[in-house]
Amino acid sequence: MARIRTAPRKSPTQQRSRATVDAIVDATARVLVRDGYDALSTNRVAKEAGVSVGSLYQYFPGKEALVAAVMEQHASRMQENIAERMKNAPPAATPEDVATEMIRAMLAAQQAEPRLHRVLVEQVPRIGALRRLHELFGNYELLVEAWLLENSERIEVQDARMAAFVLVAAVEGLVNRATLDRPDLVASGRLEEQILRLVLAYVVPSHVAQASADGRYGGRKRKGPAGG
Amino acid sequence: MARIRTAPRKSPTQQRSRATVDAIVDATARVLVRDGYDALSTNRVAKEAGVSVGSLYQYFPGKEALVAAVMEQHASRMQENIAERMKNAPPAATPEDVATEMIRAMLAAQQAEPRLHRVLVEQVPRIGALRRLHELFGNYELLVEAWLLENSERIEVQDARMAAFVLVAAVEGLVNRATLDRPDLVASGRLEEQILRLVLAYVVPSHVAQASADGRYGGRKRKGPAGG
Amino acid sequence: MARIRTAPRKSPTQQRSRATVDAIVDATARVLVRDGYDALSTNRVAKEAGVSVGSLYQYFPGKEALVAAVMEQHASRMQENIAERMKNAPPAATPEDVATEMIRAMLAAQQAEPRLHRVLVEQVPRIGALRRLHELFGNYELLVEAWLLENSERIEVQDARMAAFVLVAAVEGLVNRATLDRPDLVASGRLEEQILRLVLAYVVPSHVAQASADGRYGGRKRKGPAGG
Amino acid sequence: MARIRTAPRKSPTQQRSRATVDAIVDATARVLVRDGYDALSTNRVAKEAGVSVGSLYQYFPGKEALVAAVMEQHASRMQENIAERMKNAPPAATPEDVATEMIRAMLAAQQAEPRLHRVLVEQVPRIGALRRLHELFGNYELLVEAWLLENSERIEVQDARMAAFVLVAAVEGLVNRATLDRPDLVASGRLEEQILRLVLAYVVPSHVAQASADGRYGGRKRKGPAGG
DNA sequence: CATGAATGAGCATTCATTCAT
DNA sequence: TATGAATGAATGCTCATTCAT
Repeated sequence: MARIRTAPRKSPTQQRSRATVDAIVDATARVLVRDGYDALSTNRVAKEAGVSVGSLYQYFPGKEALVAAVMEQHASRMQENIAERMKNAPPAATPEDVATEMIRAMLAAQQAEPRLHRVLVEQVPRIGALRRLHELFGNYELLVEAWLLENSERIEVQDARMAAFVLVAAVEGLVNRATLDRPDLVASGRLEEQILRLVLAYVVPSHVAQASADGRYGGRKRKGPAGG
Repeated sequence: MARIRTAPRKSPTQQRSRATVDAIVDATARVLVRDGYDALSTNRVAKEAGVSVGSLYQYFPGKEALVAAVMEQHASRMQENIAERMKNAPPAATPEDVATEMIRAMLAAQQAEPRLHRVLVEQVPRIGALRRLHELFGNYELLVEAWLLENSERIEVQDARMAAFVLVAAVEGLVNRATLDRPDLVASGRLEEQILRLVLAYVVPSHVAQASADGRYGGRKRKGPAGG
Repeated sequence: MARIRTAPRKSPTQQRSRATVDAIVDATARVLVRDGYDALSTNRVAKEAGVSVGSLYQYFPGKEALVAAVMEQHASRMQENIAERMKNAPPAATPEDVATEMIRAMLAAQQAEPRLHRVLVEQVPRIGALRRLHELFGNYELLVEAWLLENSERIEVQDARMAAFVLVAAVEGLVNRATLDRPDLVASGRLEEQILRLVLAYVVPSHVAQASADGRYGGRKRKGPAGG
Repeated sequence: MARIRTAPRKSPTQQRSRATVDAIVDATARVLVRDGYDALSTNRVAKEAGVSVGSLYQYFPGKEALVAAVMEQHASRMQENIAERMKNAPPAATPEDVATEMIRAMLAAQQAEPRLHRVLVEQVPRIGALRRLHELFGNYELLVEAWLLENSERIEVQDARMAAFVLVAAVEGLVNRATLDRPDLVASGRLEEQILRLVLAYVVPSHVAQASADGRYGGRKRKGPAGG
């Protein structure tokens, strides 16, 4: 597993070059979705982009770099989506509201370009390109940690940093698996519900205990009061 | 992305060929760990195994079949480990004990050959080869579902099947991420602790609410009752 | 085009060996018809014959030898057919009858195993194996020459040997082409008619002139005598 | 025996690539003559042409396509030769003259590159590649048919189309055999004489009857009229 | 800067052939 | 003799990459 260059060769300064690079990245995404990672080749991408191979190599050192660029673009857009969403969200009264909003944003971001997202998650881990996505989730960890600290009075965890890691990792895995194997759960909104339960139960079990007893989060209705 | 044959070509009957096949599978695992999935080629594996390409093709129709065989072996060993472990475990008094044991088994299984496991999970494209691993996780889901149903009195979930999916997926993701990025958590046992909290909080929030108040599962010690 | 060994390695003396060899030759013919010359391989023939490759190599040095053996067998059978036919034929009164009988025998021989014959003629010329078939036609030349000499009084050719060559070569080419491209002509019997015309016109044009005028051999009926 | 692509991949536009393609086709012909069809491989041709395999594959999808290109070139040249010859021929007074000219053209065309011609006819399997040659002979059949119809008054055949097939097939076989086994006949001109006799006797037996009696076409001189 | 022809290392795969059992 | 596992040279073919135009 030799280290692979994924950085672009040079940044296009002129406008024409910018257009070329965009065409190449878009073409890469298209080929990725249509033919998969294995069938992707520099020549094919060049043809798809309507550009000569030589031009492609002027900006990208190889196949990996192409995919990395797509990944970068995709991650950026997801990030933008999320930021946008959280900015526009109504002021959250409770921690539960905040969590809900974050989870929704995360799911929505993945649904934006689902086919591309799926290919990237499924086929691209082989090269280091997922790092970018992990960074994104790293950002998440910071957000979550902040959220935990802000609500520290009600939160029943000791190590906020670790808790953030646990939550983000678990949710990331869950979302990816669901995207691949249980799209029905995603579509129906039940996944969102369950993630919320998972997260809140982890950070404020007593709250969920109550809520679950009330029938929220898909918990069973019970007679007596929970806990004890 | 055409369908790919992953089934072995013929089963070796003689002793000599049995050895050949073993050598090939072992070499495949080695190459996979050392060079990664993309760099794996039939010729390279044959050379690594000290066997001619022809012999390799006598038993495996191609690269995918090689990886599938490794996957099969790895999954079988994991399964054996888990079965062994659960057989030898002391009789579990509480559901908590059962969960603890299952999580420990899962972690232990993944730690057995962590580098190979990582490659298999990270790099093997979602072809038929991964099916075996999915089966394994599918088995897990069934185990978990059974556990949930057995303890249905104390369990506060409605849809056991979905809950099992959620739990296995979340834990899988968490374990994988931790294996890669936070081996310290794995080694220190804190990961196990947190997984337990995550799982139990999800299925019996009321219990965790209490336990967390008591300082177990890394929850903060508090005076009064939680929630509000 | 290196010289290729086509001779069998050793003659089977024992009965068991004889059976093995037969099985191999028959399997070769079958594979030849079913899969064609290019797809024929020693391993495949061995499997088809229910014999191990090793055994095959005990009797045949390679692919070419297999095909040569099939060719030999096929040619022998054709020869036998022809001999049989001519022996049983009613005593021929006229040269025309003899020619007719020879041509019929030749055509009949080719129709015996048409699919094998076709493969041999179409695909096998590449190796020297057609030599055997040419020998067969060489025999024909001798037969034809003899026939010409026997009927020298009525025959209007000077060089019987050359005439025999011309006739056999022309008829061979015609029959082969017709077998491949115009099987309808073969089936309808018109080919036979035309070959007869071609042959007789060449050797006794005056006879055919008359016959043609009478409407035989597919000639046009005319009033007055032809030519001038 | 699956369908095989024999069409070239792309037409070279630049001058450089035109040269490459030419080099490849010429090398193919050379290898064909030197080593035979079975020993011809893309790599060998590339080496012979002093070109990389990659370049070869840029223009030809495989072995068959290479041979098809050679075949095409050869057939074209033959056709040109024939056309040229017939254009320059003195106006033919009699059908006999026309036939003579056609046979001479055919013989001459085959003698142009006899070794290549032999390989093509003998060894190239009856794939699409031979189609081109069939076309050529098909053209011949049309020419002959036209000739027969033009001279229908003197011609003693009913079905001109079938007669054309018979003649071309017979003459083709005869010429091929003679080229291989009796070059002396070709060189001395006796073959031409005999083909003429064969053809004319078939189509106008009465004429040949007379001519043969006069000693033309290698017929024996006789006193009285032949036949009876 | 753009082009695309040319390169050739490298991979998948087959198959004639040998030889220990 | 028979077996069939093992061999490895040879083939078809792709594709990342370069470079003259």
